[in-house]
Amino acid sequence: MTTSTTSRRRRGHDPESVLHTAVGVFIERGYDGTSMEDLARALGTTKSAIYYHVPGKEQLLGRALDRALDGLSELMADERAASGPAFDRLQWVVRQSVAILVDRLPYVTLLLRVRGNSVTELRALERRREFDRFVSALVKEAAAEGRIRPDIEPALVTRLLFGTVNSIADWYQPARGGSAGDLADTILKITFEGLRVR
Amino acid sequence: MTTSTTSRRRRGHDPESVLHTAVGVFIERGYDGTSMEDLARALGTTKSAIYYHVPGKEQLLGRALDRALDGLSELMADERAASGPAFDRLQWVVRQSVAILVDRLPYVTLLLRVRGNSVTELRALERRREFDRFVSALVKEAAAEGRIRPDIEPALVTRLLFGTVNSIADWYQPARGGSAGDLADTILKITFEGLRVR
DNA sequence: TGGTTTACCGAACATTCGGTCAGTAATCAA
DNA sequence: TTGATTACTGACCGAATGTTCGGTAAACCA
Repeated sequence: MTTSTTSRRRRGHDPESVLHTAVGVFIERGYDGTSMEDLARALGTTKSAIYYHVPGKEQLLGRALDRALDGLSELMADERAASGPAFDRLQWVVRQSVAILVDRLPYVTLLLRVRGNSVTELRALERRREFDRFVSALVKEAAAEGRIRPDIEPALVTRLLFGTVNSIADWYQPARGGSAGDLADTILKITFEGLRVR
Repeated sequence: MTTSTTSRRRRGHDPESVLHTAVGVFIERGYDGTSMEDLARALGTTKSAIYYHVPGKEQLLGRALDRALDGLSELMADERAASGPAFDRLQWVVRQSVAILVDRLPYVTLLLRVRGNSVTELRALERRREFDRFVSALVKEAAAEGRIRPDIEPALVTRLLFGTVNSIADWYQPARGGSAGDLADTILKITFEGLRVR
Protein backbone atom coordinates (compact mmCIF):
# COMPACT_ATOMS: atom_id res chain seq x y z
CA MET A 1 0.00 0.00 0.00
CA THR A 2 1.30 3.42 -0.87
CA THR A 3 -0.10 6.45 0.95
CA SER A 4 -3.80 7.22 1.22
CA THR A 5 -7.28 6.29 0.04
CA THR A 6 -7.82 5.83 -3.67
CA SER A 7 -5.54 6.80 -6.56
CA ARG A 8 -2.67 7.76 -4.31
CA ARG A 9 -1.76 11.39 -4.23
CA ARG A 10 1.69 12.41 -3.21
CA ARG A 11 1.40 15.61 -1.26
CA GLY A 12 -0.67 18.34 0.04
CA HIS A 13 -4.05 19.60 -0.87
CA ASP A 14 -7.12 19.17 -2.99
CA PRO A 15 -10.25 21.25 -3.64
CA GLU A 16 -12.06 19.60 -0.75
CA SER A 17 -9.41 20.26 1.87
CA VAL A 18 -8.98 23.83 0.68
CA LEU A 19 -12.73 24.40 0.96
CA HIS A 20 -12.82 22.86 4.42
CA THR A 21 -10.05 25.04 5.76
CA ALA A 22 -11.33 28.14 3.96
CA VAL A 23 -14.77 27.84 5.50
CA GLY A 24 -13.21 27.66 8.93
CA VAL A 25 -11.23 30.83 8.35
CA PHE A 26 -14.20 32.59 6.75
CA ILE A 27 -16.22 31.94 9.89
CA GLU A 28 -13.45 33.11 12.19
CA ARG A 29 -12.55 36.33 10.40
CA GLY A 30 -15.55 36.89 8.14
CA TYR A 31 -15.47 36.40 4.38
CA ASP A 32 -14.44 39.98 3.61
CA GLY A 33 -12.00 40.01 6.48
CA THR A 34 -10.19 36.97 5.11
CA SER A 35 -7.39 37.45 2.61
CA MET A 36 -6.01 34.77 0.34
CA GLU A 37 -2.81 35.19 2.33
CA ASP A 38 -4.77 34.26 5.47
CA LEU A 39 -6.04 31.15 3.71
CA ALA A 40 -2.57 30.23 2.53
CA ARG A 41 -1.23 30.55 6.07
CA ALA A 42 -4.03 28.37 7.46
CA LEU A 43 -3.31 25.76 4.80
CA GLY A 44 0.43 25.93 5.22
CA THR A 45 0.96 26.87 1.59
CA THR A 46 1.23 29.89 -0.64
CA LYS A 47 -1.50 31.95 -2.28
CA SER A 48 -0.63 30.68 -5.73
CA ALA A 49 -0.88 27.05 -4.67
CA ILE A 50 -4.51 27.68 -3.70
CA TYR A 51 -5.26 28.82 -7.24
CA TYR A 52 -4.07 25.50 -8.55
CA HIS A 53 -6.91 23.75 -6.71
CA VAL A 54 -9.77 26.27 -6.75
CA PRO A 55 -10.70 29.05 -9.14
CA GLY A 56 -10.81 31.86 -6.58
CA LYS A 57 -12.10 33.30 -3.37
CA GLU A 58 -15.68 33.91 -4.39
CA GLN A 59 -16.16 30.43 -5.85
CA LEU A 60 -14.93 29.06 -2.54
CA LEU A 61 -17.75 30.91 -0.82
CA GLY A 62 -20.21 29.81 -3.49
CA ARG A 63 -19.39 26.13 -3.00
CA ALA A 64 -19.72 26.45 0.75
CA LEU A 65 -23.10 28.16 0.52
CA ASP A 66 -24.35 25.52 -1.92
CA ARG A 67 -23.63 22.81 0.61
CA ALA A 68 -25.86 24.49 3.14
CA LEU A 69 -28.58 25.27 0.61
CA ASP A 70 -28.57 21.78 -0.88
CA GLY A 71 -29.39 20.49 2.58
CA LEU A 72 -32.42 22.74 2.78
CA SER A 73 -33.49 21.79 -0.75
CA GLU A 74 -33.38 18.09 0.13
CA LEU A 75 -35.44 18.84 3.20
CA MET A 76 -38.11 20.61 1.16
CA ALA A 77 -38.19 17.75 -1.36
CA ASP A 78 -38.70 15.11 1.33
CA GLU A 79 -42.01 13.34 1.38
CA ARG A 80 -42.29 13.81 5.16
CA ALA A 81 -42.55 17.56 4.60
CA ALA A 82 -45.44 17.06 2.22
CA SER A 83 -47.98 14.75 3.82
CA GLY A 84 -49.88 14.66 7.09
CA PRO A 85 -51.10 17.42 9.38
CA ALA A 86 -49.23 20.70 8.91
CA PHE A 87 -48.51 20.84 12.64
CA ASP A 88 -46.60 17.57 12.49
CA ARG A 89 -44.86 18.54 9.28
CA LEU A 90 -43.78 21.83 10.88
CA GLN A 91 -42.27 20.03 13.83
CA TRP A 92 -40.52 17.63 11.46
CA VAL A 93 -39.10 20.53 9.45
CA VAL A 94 -37.80 22.23 12.60
CA ARG A 95 -36.20 18.98 13.73
CA GLN A 96 -34.59 18.41 10.33
CA SER A 97 -33.40 22.01 10.17
CA VAL A 98 -31.59 21.53 13.45
CA ALA A 99 -30.10 18.31 12.10
CA ILE A 100 -28.84 20.03 8.95
CA LEU A 101 -27.52 22.96 10.94
CA VAL A 102 -25.53 20.69 13.21
CA ASP A 103 -24.46 18.31 10.44
CA ARG A 104 -23.30 21.07 8.09
CA LEU A 105 -22.56 23.61 10.80
CA PRO A 106 -19.80 25.65 9.14
CA TYR A 107 -21.60 25.88 5.82
CA VAL A 108 -24.91 26.92 7.38
CA THR A 109 -23.11 29.38 9.65
CA LEU A 110 -21.65 31.03 6.58
CA LEU A 111 -25.06 31.08 4.89
CA LEU A 112 -26.65 32.83 7.84
CA ARG A 113 -24.12 35.65 7.59
CA VAL A 114 -24.58 36.38 3.91
CA ARG A 115 -25.91 39.87 3.18
CA GLY A 116 -25.92 39.98 -0.65
CA ASN A 117 -22.64 41.75 -1.41
CA SER A 118 -21.92 39.84 -4.63
CA VAL A 119 -23.64 37.77 -7.29
CA THR A 120 -22.73 34.65 -5.35
CA GLU A 121 -24.29 36.00 -2.18
CA LEU A 122 -27.40 37.26 -3.96
CA ARG A 123 -28.03 33.85 -5.50
CA ALA A 124 -27.64 32.23 -2.08
CA LEU A 125 -30.04 34.72 -0.49
CA GLU A 126 -32.64 33.95 -3.12
CA ARG A 127 -32.44 30.22 -2.44
CA ARG A 128 -32.64 30.90 1.27
CA ARG A 129 -35.76 33.01 0.82
CA GLU A 130 -37.33 30.06 -0.96
CA PHE A 131 -36.90 28.02 2.20
CA ASP A 132 -38.38 30.84 4.29
CA ARG A 133 -41.47 30.89 2.10
CA PHE A 134 -41.74 27.14 2.43
CA VAL A 135 -41.72 27.31 6.22
CA SER A 136 -44.02 30.31 6.27
CA ALA A 137 -46.63 28.39 4.31
CA LEU A 138 -46.36 25.51 6.77
CA VAL A 139 -46.87 27.82 9.74
CA LYS A 140 -49.90 29.34 8.07
CA GLU A 141 -51.39 25.87 7.50
CA ALA A 142 -50.71 24.82 11.08
CA ALA A 143 -52.47 27.98 12.27
CA ALA A 144 -55.43 27.21 9.99
CA GLU A 145 -55.59 23.72 11.52
CA GLY A 146 -55.96 25.44 14.88
CA ARG A 147 -52.92 23.71 16.32
CA ILE A 148 -50.77 26.78 16.96
CA ARG A 149 -51.81 29.98 18.66
CA PRO A 150 -53.84 32.24 16.39
CA ASP A 151 -52.98 35.53 18.11
CA ILE A 152 -49.55 35.93 16.47
CA GLU A 153 -49.04 36.57 12.77
CA PRO A 154 -47.75 33.45 10.98
CA ALA A 155 -44.96 35.48 9.37
CA LEU A 156 -43.78 36.62 12.80
CA VAL A 157 -44.02 33.10 14.19
CA THR A 158 -41.85 31.87 11.34
CA ARG A 159 -39.22 34.50 11.94
CA LEU A 160 -38.99 33.97 15.67
CA LEU A 161 -39.12 30.18 15.38
CA PHE A 162 -36.23 30.13 12.92
CA GLY A 163 -34.48 32.90 14.80
CA THR A 164 -34.31 30.44 17.67
CA VAL A 165 -33.18 27.57 15.45
CA ASN A 166 -30.57 29.59 13.56
CA SER A 167 -29.10 31.04 16.72
CA ILE A 168 -27.57 27.61 17.25
CA ALA A 169 -24.91 28.58 14.72
CA ASP A 170 -23.67 31.29 17.07
CA TRP A 171 -22.64 29.00 19.90
CA TYR A 172 -22.95 25.29 19.11
CA GLN A 173 -19.72 23.33 19.45
CA PRO A 174 -19.95 19.76 18.12
CA ALA A 175 -17.46 18.50 20.68
CA ARG A 176 -19.28 19.82 23.73
CA GLY A 177 -23.01 20.18 23.02
CA GLY A 178 -25.30 17.17 22.94
CA SER A 179 -26.51 15.39 19.82
CA ALA A 180 -28.55 17.15 17.14
CA GLY A 181 -31.56 15.08 18.18
CA ASP A 182 -31.37 16.20 21.81
CA LEU A 183 -30.94 19.79 20.74
CA ALA A 184 -33.96 19.56 18.44
CA ASP A 185 -36.00 18.08 21.28
CA THR A 186 -35.06 21.01 23.50
CA ILE A 187 -35.92 23.57 20.85
CA LEU A 188 -39.28 21.97 20.13
CA LYS A 189 -40.01 21.87 23.86
CA ILE A 190 -39.22 25.54 24.36
CA THR A 191 -40.83 26.88 21.21
CA PHE A 192 -43.99 24.78 21.34
CA GLU A 193 -44.52 24.26 25.08
CA GLY A 194 -42.84 27.34 26.50
CA LEU A 195 -40.39 27.96 29.30
CA ARG A 196 -42.86 28.54 32.10
CA VAL A 197 -43.66 25.83 34.57
CA ARG A 198 -47.40 25.28 34.75
CA MET B 1 -33.30 82.95 12.89
CA THR B 2 -30.38 81.72 10.86
CA THR B 3 -30.27 78.09 9.82
CA SER B 4 -30.64 75.20 12.20
CA THR B 5 -30.86 74.17 15.83
CA THR B 6 -28.24 75.59 18.17
CA SER B 7 -24.97 77.31 17.34
CA ARG B 8 -25.65 77.51 13.62
CA ARG B 9 -23.42 75.51 11.38
CA ARG B 10 -22.96 76.47 7.80
CA ARG B 11 -22.68 73.31 5.74
CA GLY B 12 -22.39 69.64 5.61
CA HIS B 13 -21.51 67.13 8.18
CA ASP B 14 -20.55 66.49 11.77
CA PRO B 15 -19.33 63.46 13.73
CA GLU B 16 -22.89 62.41 14.51
CA SER B 17 -24.18 62.43 10.95
CA VAL B 18 -21.07 60.62 9.74
CA LEU B 19 -21.57 57.93 12.36
CA HIS B 20 -25.24 57.58 11.49
CA THR B 21 -24.58 57.10 7.80
CA ALA B 22 -21.55 54.89 8.40
CA VAL B 23 -23.51 52.49 10.58
CA GLY B 24 -26.09 52.13 7.84
CA VAL B 25 -23.47 51.27 5.27
CA PHE B 26 -21.65 48.94 7.69
CA ILE B 27 -24.86 46.98 8.12
CA GLU B 28 -25.56 46.84 4.41
CA ARG B 29 -22.12 45.77 3.22
CA GLY B 30 -20.50 44.54 6.41
CA TYR B 31 -17.76 46.43 8.25
CA ASP B 32 -14.91 44.77 6.38
CA GLY B 33 -16.78 45.04 3.11
CA THR B 34 -17.14 48.80 3.50
CA SER B 35 -14.38 51.09 2.25
CA MET B 36 -13.93 54.71 3.24
CA GLU B 37 -14.71 55.47 -0.39
CA ASP B 38 -18.09 53.74 0.08
CA LEU B 39 -18.74 55.90 3.12
CA ALA B 40 -17.76 59.05 1.25
CA ARG B 41 -20.15 58.17 -1.56
CA ALA B 42 -22.99 57.54 0.88
CA LEU B 43 -22.30 60.89 2.56
CA GLY B 44 -21.90 62.75 -0.69
CA THR B 45 -18.36 63.85 0.18
CA THR B 46 -14.79 62.76 -0.16
CA LYS B 47 -12.74 60.41 1.96
CA SER B 48 -10.59 63.21 3.33
CA ALA B 49 -13.65 65.19 4.45
CA ILE B 50 -14.62 62.23 6.62
CA TYR B 51 -11.25 62.38 8.34
CA TYR B 52 -11.93 65.95 9.32
CA HIS B 53 -14.87 64.84 11.44
CA VAL B 54 -13.86 61.42 12.73
CA PRO B 55 -10.49 59.85 13.46
CA GLY B 56 -10.92 56.75 11.31
CA LYS B 57 -12.85 53.69 10.31
CA GLU B 58 -12.26 51.58 13.40
CA GLN B 59 -13.20 54.38 15.80
CA LEU B 60 -16.43 54.74 13.87
CA LEU B 61 -17.17 51.10 14.61
CA GLY B 62 -16.10 51.54 18.22
CA ARG B 63 -18.49 54.43 18.79
CA ALA B 64 -21.34 52.51 17.22
CA LEU B 65 -20.71 49.43 19.36
CA ASP B 66 -20.49 51.55 22.50
CA ARG B 67 -23.98 52.90 21.86
CA ALA B 68 -25.37 49.40 21.82
CA LEU B 69 -23.35 48.29 24.83
CA ASP B 70 -24.17 51.36 26.89
CA GLY B 71 -27.83 50.43 26.49
CA LEU B 72 -27.16 47.00 27.93
CA SER B 73 -25.07 48.46 30.75
CA GLU B 74 -27.88 50.81 31.74
CA LEU B 75 -30.25 47.86 31.70
CA MET B 76 -28.01 45.88 34.04
CA ALA B 77 -27.67 48.84 36.39
CA ASP B 78 -31.42 49.38 36.62
CA GLU B 79 -33.03 48.70 39.95
CA ARG B 80 -35.83 46.71 38.29
CA ALA B 81 -33.25 44.13 37.26
CA ALA B 82 -32.09 43.75 40.84
CA SER B 83 -35.11 43.29 43.08
CA GLY B 84 -38.09 40.98 43.17
CA PRO B 85 -38.54 37.38 42.00
CA ALA B 86 -35.97 36.31 39.41
CA PHE B 87 -38.75 35.15 37.11
CA ASP B 88 -40.23 38.65 36.95
CA ARG B 89 -36.81 40.23 36.59
CA LEU B 90 -36.00 37.87 33.72
CA GLN B 91 -39.17 38.86 31.90
CA TRP B 92 -38.38 42.52 32.52
CA VAL B 93 -34.85 42.07 31.14
CA VAL B 94 -36.18 40.35 28.01
CA ARG B 95 -38.69 43.14 27.51
CA GLN B 96 -36.05 45.83 27.98
CA SER B 97 -33.65 44.02 25.68
CA VAL B 98 -36.25 44.11 22.93
CA ALA B 99 -36.80 47.80 23.63
CA ILE B 100 -33.08 48.55 23.35
CA LEU B 101 -32.76 46.43 20.24
CA VAL B 102 -35.57 48.30 18.54
CA ASP B 103 -34.56 51.71 19.87
CA ARG B 104 -30.90 51.34 18.90
CA LEU B 105 -31.48 48.88 16.09
CA PRO B 106 -28.51 49.69 13.81
CA TYR B 107 -26.03 49.80 16.67
CA VAL B 108 -27.20 46.53 18.18
CA THR B 109 -27.31 44.91 14.75
CA LEU B 110 -23.66 45.79 14.31
CA LEU B 111 -22.82 44.48 17.77
CA LEU B 112 -24.44 41.13 17.03
CA ARG B 113 -22.20 40.67 14.00
CA VAL B 114 -18.91 41.36 15.73
CA ARG B 115 -16.51 38.40 15.73
CA GLY B 116 -13.42 39.84 17.42
CA ASN B 117 -11.23 40.78 14.46
CA SER B 118 -9.66 43.83 16.10
CA VAL B 119 -9.01 45.36 19.51
CA THR B 120 -12.22 47.35 19.16
CA GLU B 121 -14.21 44.22 18.41
CA LEU B 122 -12.57 42.23 21.19
CA ARG B 123 -13.42 44.90 23.74
CA ALA B 124 -17.02 44.91 22.53
CA LEU B 125 -17.23 41.12 22.73
CA GLU B 126 -15.98 41.22 26.30
CA ARG B 127 -18.68 43.73 27.32
CA ARG B 128 -21.28 41.63 25.55
CA ARG B 129 -20.20 38.53 27.39
CA GLU B 130 -20.73 40.42 30.62
CA PHE B 131 -24.36 40.86 29.66
CA ASP B 132 -24.65 37.18 28.78
CA ARG B 133 -23.38 36.21 32.22
CA PHE B 134 -25.85 38.60 33.80
CA VAL B 135 -28.78 36.99 31.99
CA SER B 136 -27.46 33.51 32.62
CA ALA B 137 -27.42 34.14 36.35
CA LEU B 138 -31.02 35.38 36.18
CA VAL B 139 -32.14 32.25 34.33
CA LYS B 140 -30.42 30.09 36.91
CA GLU B 141 -32.21 31.92 39.73
CA ALA B 142 -35.57 31.65 37.99
CA ALA B 143 -35.00 27.91 37.62
CA ALA B 144 -34.10 27.67 41.31
CA GLU B 145 -37.35 29.46 42.12
CA GLY B 146 -39.12 26.68 40.23
CA ARG B 147 -40.78 29.10 37.85
CA ILE B 148 -39.17 27.90 34.60
CA ARG B 149 -38.85 24.33 33.43
CA PRO B 150 -36.06 22.46 35.17
CA ASP B 151 -35.42 19.91 32.42
CA ILE B 152 -33.31 22.26 30.25
CA GLU B 153 -29.89 23.58 31.23
CA PRO B 154 -30.02 27.24 32.25
CA ALA B 155 -27.12 28.04 29.91
CA LEU B 156 -29.02 26.56 26.99
CA VAL B 157 -32.20 28.39 27.96
CA THR B 158 -30.27 31.65 27.99
CA ARG B 159 -28.80 31.06 24.56
CA LEU B 160 -32.06 30.08 22.92
CA LEU B 161 -34.04 32.82 24.64
CA PHE B 162 -31.64 35.49 23.46
CA GLY B 163 -31.25 33.78 20.13
CA THR B 164 -34.94 34.51 19.68
CA VAL B 165 -34.63 38.08 20.91
CA ASN B 166 -31.54 38.89 18.87
CA SER B 167 -32.99 37.46 15.68
CA ILE B 168 -35.13 40.60 15.59
CA ALA B 169 -32.11 42.43 14.22
CA ASP B 170 -32.23 40.28 11.09
CA TRP B 171 -35.64 41.37 9.91
CA TYR B 172 -37.21 44.17 11.98
CA GLN B 173 -38.09 47.29 10.02
CA PRO B 174 -39.12 50.23 12.21
CA ALA B 175 -41.48 51.55 9.55
CA ARG B 176 -43.45 48.32 9.13
CA GLY B 177 -43.29 46.22 12.31
CA GLY B 178 -45.34 47.07 15.36
CA SER B 179 -44.06 48.87 18.43
CA ALA B 180 -41.26 47.52 20.58
CA GLY B 181 -43.77 46.84 23.33
CA ASP B 182 -45.99 44.71 21.12
CA LEU B 183 -42.99 42.82 19.83
CA ALA B 184 -41.78 42.17 23.36
CA ASP B 185 -45.24 40.91 24.31
CA THR B 186 -45.18 38.48 21.41
CA ILE B 187 -41.72 37.22 22.25
CA LEU B 188 -42.61 36.71 25.89
CA LYS B 189 -45.76 34.88 24.87
CA ILE B 190 -43.92 32.52 22.55
CA THR B 191 -40.89 31.88 24.73
CA PHE B 192 -42.72 31.50 28.02
CA GLU B 193 -46.10 30.09 26.99
CA GLY B 194 -45.17 28.29 23.76
CA LEU B 195 -46.66 28.14 20.30
CA ARG B 196 -48.97 25.19 20.82
CA VAL B 197 -52.65 25.68 21.42
CA ARG B 198 -53.68 23.85 24.54
C1' DT C 1 15.65 6.80 -19.97
C1' DG C 2 12.80 10.23 -21.50
C1' DG C 3 8.86 12.86 -21.88
C1' DT C 4 4.60 14.28 -19.81
C1' DT C 5 1.87 15.59 -16.02
C1' DT C 6 1.14 17.10 -11.29
C1' DA C 7 1.66 20.26 -7.72
C1' DC C 8 3.54 23.73 -6.50
C1' DC C 9 6.90 28.42 -5.73
C1' DG C 10 8.11 33.26 -6.00
C1' DA C 11 7.72 37.34 -8.32
C1' DA C 12 4.93 40.43 -10.22
C1' DC C 13 0.34 42.46 -11.74
C1' DA C 14 -3.19 46.17 -11.46
C1' DT C 15 -6.25 47.77 -8.20
C1' DT C 16 -7.96 49.17 -3.89
C1' DC C 17 -7.17 50.02 0.84
C1' DG C 18 -7.04 53.31 5.09
C1' DG C 19 -4.98 57.36 5.92
C1' DT C 20 -2.15 61.98 5.32
C1' DC C 21 -1.21 66.59 3.94
C1' DA C 22 -0.62 71.03 1.75
C1' DG C 23 -3.55 74.26 0.11
C1' DT C 24 -7.97 77.09 0.00
C1' DA C 25 -12.54 79.23 -0.16
C1' DA C 26 -15.90 80.69 3.01
C1' DT C 27 -17.14 82.38 7.30
C1' DC C 28 -16.09 84.22 11.59
C1' DA C 29 -14.75 87.71 15.55
C1' DA C 30 -12.27 92.04 16.22
C1' DT D 1 -10.33 95.32 6.87
C1' DT D 2 -7.90 91.73 8.69
C1' DG D 3 -6.34 87.73 10.82
C1' DA D 4 -7.95 83.37 12.49
C1' DT D 5 -10.79 79.49 12.27
C1' DT D 6 -13.82 76.14 9.96
C1' DA D 7 -14.69 72.81 6.61
C1' DC D 8 -13.28 71.10 3.37
C1' DT D 9 -10.55 69.47 -1.75
C1' DG D 10 -7.55 66.74 -4.45
C1' DA D 11 -3.34 64.73 -4.91
C1' DC D 12 -0.81 61.45 -2.93
C1' DC D 13 1.38 57.57 0.31
C1' DG D 14 2.75 52.88 1.39
C1' DA D 15 0.65 48.69 2.29
C1' DA D 16 -2.46 45.11 1.16
C1' DT D 17 -5.71 43.06 -1.99
C1' DG D 18 -7.13 39.02 -5.46
C1' DT D 19 -5.16 37.03 -9.28
C1' DT D 20 -1.72 35.61 -12.97
C1' DC D 21 2.34 33.65 -14.80
C1' DG D 22 6.89 31.75 -15.90
C1' DG D 23 9.47 28.47 -14.06
C1' DT D 24 10.51 23.85 -11.75
C1' DA D 25 11.22 19.77 -8.87
C1' DA D 26 9.19 15.52 -8.18
C1' DA D 27 6.34 11.76 -9.56
C1' DC D 28 4.26 9.34 -13.17
C1' DC D 29 3.77 6.39 -17.58
C1' DA D 30 6.02 4.38 -21.68
